[in-house]
Amino acid sequence: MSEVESFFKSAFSVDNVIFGFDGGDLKVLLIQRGAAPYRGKWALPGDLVYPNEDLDTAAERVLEQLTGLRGVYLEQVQAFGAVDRHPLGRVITIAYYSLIKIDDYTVTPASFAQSARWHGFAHIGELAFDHNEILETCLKQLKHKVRMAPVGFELLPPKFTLTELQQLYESILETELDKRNFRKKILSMNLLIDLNEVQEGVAHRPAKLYQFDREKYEQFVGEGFTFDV
Amino acid sequence: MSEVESFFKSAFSVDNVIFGFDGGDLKVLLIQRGAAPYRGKWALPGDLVYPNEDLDTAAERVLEQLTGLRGVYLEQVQAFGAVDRHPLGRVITIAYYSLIKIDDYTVTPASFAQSARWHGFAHIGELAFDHNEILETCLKQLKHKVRMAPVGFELLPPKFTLTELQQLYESILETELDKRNFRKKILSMNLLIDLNEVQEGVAHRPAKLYQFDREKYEQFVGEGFTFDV
DNA sequence: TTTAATTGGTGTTAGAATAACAATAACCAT
DNA sequence: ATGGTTATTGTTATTCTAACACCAATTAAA
Repeated sequence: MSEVESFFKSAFSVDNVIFGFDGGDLKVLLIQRGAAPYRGKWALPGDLVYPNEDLDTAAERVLEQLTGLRGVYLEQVQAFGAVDRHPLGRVITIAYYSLIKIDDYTVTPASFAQSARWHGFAHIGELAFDHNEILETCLKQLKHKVRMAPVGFELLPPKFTLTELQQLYESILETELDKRNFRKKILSMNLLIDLNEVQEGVAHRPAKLYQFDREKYEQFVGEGFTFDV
Repeated sequence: MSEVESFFKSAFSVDNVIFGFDGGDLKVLLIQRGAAPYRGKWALPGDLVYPNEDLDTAAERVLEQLTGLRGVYLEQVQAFGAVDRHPLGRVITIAYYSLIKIDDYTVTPASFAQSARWHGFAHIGELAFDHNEILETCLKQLKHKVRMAPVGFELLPPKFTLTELQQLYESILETELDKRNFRKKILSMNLLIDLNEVQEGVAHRPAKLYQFDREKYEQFVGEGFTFDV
């Protein structure tokens, strides 16, 4: 084998950390591997990148095959390329994370076959490959990102209450926030549309429903505004 | 060719954005390509990753071959993997940036052969491949990083003045900073060692020299401190 | 040796942002 | 009607930020 050929004895994959929020905790969608290596182990959904496929496209494909969803928030994190990270050869992987509204997730043939399941972060054991490390890195990135840009809304249903929003932030940042200060800060950004609707069917005072105003956010960014929680 | 084989008709490279600071402006070390494709064009230093080489190791190797330097600050940014980014085949690249003390750079055989040169950001034309995009992304990342962690010191000589430090920040962040406020903030962090030395050979009042206290920084981080300019 | 030129070094204050804190309102279930 | 539960709202002390100007130390030139 020539030296040049040896460079081409390698492949690359994408792995996608799919986050969801069930109202209480941040969750990640994992699959149980049906084939070697690491058969039976939980792992991040991922796949080899097709020769004529952009990296981003491959990540979108993995996401869509598993969840049926398109056009959701997706961000590349970084590459993981230790020589021995894949037992069958030299495979580096590009890690992505995506944020989906957990109620939009429906079981697709692919996710059924791979027995996909949402996992809370408290109960994640040893994953296949270097996926624990990848997951950690992506979670760290999400924690960072959620403070710098209004990506948290990607995890909430279109209509949400301020308490739900706060719980989301508390769950991601693993911290407690002061209710009054949180509301003051969020509302002062003028990025929420008050829908003049309230919750129904709750056994207590119903909360007002809000919607994220994406248009206004784009406009504000154009004017130099920076989101900051 | 089987489908599996086609996945292995690809390669990956690293490209390294090497930053330096000459006291006035932020600079980047580029090479002039001696071979096709893009022969004669300026490009980021990079290379294919060896089959038995970690990505980080490859990035360190590229840096060392060009500059002779080891153990300098190096950080992965992200992968670039558009299908058509390399005219000769499917090659994705992992972008890194590194921060070196510009005076430590000496011309190595590799850098001589590739006519490496420092470039200011005002005068960078069209680079080879997608290197303009990579450079932009890395610069953006550096701007972000420099505010969150004391990486700026990696670009300064071991002994520096507060004015030099301020000019570094102004150059990277492309903004002007108030002298008194900047000094107050930096000094209040207690991360600078006052060397009780002053500049020599300057035609004006000589400035005091300081050194970054890395040990104390590590200690503070352990106690929950976060650097923030 | 005086003077000019140049950069280094320092403190105050008004305004803004943050953090800490508790009482009343609205709804359902009993 | 009462109790249980969550929603909603404002004030204040403290901290951080931003704006701003003069004297000091040195070399170069007159």
